[in-house]
Amino acid sequence: MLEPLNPATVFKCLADETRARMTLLITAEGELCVCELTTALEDSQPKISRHLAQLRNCGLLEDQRRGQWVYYRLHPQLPEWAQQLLQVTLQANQAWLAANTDKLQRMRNRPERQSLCG
Amino acid sequence: MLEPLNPATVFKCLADETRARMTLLITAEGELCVCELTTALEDSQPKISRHLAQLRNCGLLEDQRRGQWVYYRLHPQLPEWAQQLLQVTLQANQAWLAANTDKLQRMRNRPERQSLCG
DNA sequence: ACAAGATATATGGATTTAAATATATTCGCC
DNA sequence: GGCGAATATATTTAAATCCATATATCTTGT
Repeated sequence: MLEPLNPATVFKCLADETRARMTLLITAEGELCVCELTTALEDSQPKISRHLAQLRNCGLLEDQRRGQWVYYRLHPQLPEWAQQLLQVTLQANQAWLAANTDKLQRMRNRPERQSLCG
Repeated sequence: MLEPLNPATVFKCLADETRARMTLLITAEGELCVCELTTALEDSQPKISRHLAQLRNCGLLEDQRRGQWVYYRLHPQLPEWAQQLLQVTLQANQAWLAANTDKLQRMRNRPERQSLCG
């Protein structure tokens, strides 16, 4: 986390369509791995990975490797207001995300995972 | 309003320190004129004006000339979620804005105005 | 009423700086 | 070796900034 997490920093992190979609998808789903995001956004792996690195460096996301896959979720220390901001934006913009959610649902060979209830 | 007001567009508008501070100050104060923003942010008039034009073109702000002054406020048709987003951000980041609020309060020859109660 | 000057705001054009993208390559785990 | 993910480098594209200038309104003097 290079800069402190002030409003301008947070907005900058989200000020790109790829990053905005990924972050909202992750907010909706709890966590997603790189290959899932690549599918959901129909974008190249290096591009997705680069934007994820940016979100991680800002402190918005945290990553966790499990076997061959790397999973991303909202950073547990993300300030309350930033979480609310994402929730509010997500709830009001499901239609905007619909195409991505669909592709995610239809994705085949999606890595399995335990539910996050623990 | 060039593009529709989707999340990425809104975040892009706010993804600059000058624009983020101005928009939050306006959210807090109801409306502010260019000279007040210039004072509060201690920035050059052309720079402030440029960023205001951007916020106006995105549909975040509306302007209104009253005599020699041009006042900016949140656009009345700003979607509910965007208003909430600004409120949440403002409430949690008063400290970040404190220097600007102070300069605004200490500003001399500040244009008078009727209260917005009507 | 009209010209001249002052104040407030907007814009044009040139320049600098930063961000996004593509391709190729590398790293890490099975 | 094969798959998923990250990074390096070069290139393109876009955004921010600066300085000068233009427009609009108000004021003052005649």
